[in-house]
Amino acid sequence: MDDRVAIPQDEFSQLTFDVFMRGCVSRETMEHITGRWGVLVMVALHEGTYRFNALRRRVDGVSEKMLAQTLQALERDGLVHREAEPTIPPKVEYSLTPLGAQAATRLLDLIEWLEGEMPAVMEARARHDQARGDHRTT
Amino acid sequence: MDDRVAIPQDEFSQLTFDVFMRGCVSRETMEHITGRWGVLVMVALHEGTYRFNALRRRVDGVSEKMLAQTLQALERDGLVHREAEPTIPPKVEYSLTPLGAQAATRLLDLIEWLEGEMPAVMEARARHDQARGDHRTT
DNA sequence: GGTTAGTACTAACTAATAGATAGCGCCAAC
DNA sequence: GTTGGCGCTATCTATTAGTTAGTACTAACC
Repeated sequence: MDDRVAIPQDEFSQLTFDVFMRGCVSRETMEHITGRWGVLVMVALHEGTYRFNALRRRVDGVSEKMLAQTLQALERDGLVHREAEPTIPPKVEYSLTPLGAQAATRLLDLIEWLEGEMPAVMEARARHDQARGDHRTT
Repeated sequence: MDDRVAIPQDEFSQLTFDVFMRGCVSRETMEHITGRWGVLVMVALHEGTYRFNALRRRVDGVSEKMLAQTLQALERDGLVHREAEPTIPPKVEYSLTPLGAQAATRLLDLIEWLEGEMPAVMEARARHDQARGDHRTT
């Protein structure tokens, strides 16, 4: 068990990252965690460990392809841990890494706030649609 | 000036919202604020008021179409306020509503955390790509 | 013992969506 | 008078998401 190519702790630590810059890797990672399925996967895994198909049932509407793709991206970014038992049939468990857990708490905070404020959003929508509809008096 | 169809304060307040349910409106709104451009627009507007093209320059890489579309969705959801002066040339200013500001602080928290942790993400990626690359020894 | 269902995926194809480009009517600056 | 800026929208194409079928095997049911 060698420790392969040593990655010095500070190889990337000098760099500055800015999500507002097109092409910055931080924007890429942001899209992984704030993407349509990224948020839901992260928040689901915050509840605990899930197997692939259980996660698919939890995240209603996700296709197998997109779930696999999302998990692979999150795993590469070090946010999700994949534990595979090479049995037959295969058993693969997904969980959050410590880093992923930090992201997940922030996402959870956001979506819990959102769910609580949805009545306000619905009212805003109703007002908006009303106004739009009105000045088009037949 | 009648006050149109009164929208009772509690018309939507009994309903429960769950982003994990396919087809729930809360998921729709979530996608508006966590979408690729939604996050960046919200965080930019947290810095202050922007005009359309100034915002377009701030959010590097966004197309006119997507910026317009994103702003319209956020406005309808009551997160962004649009103030248009009907002068020539037109002057349109975008800002956050109080509701939008609440969402924006949470998004800001997330992206600031992310930018700070990007070195960890980069290291995770390097480790991951290494491992993948390795067991394909030419 | 043969059918059905489940496991974790990938490959191939199609539907939806994002992005690029051009145009609008008008004005200010060079 | 030509160029560029304002805030968009319409049209067309490139990218991406979603759907379906298949893999190799087991466990449960009739």
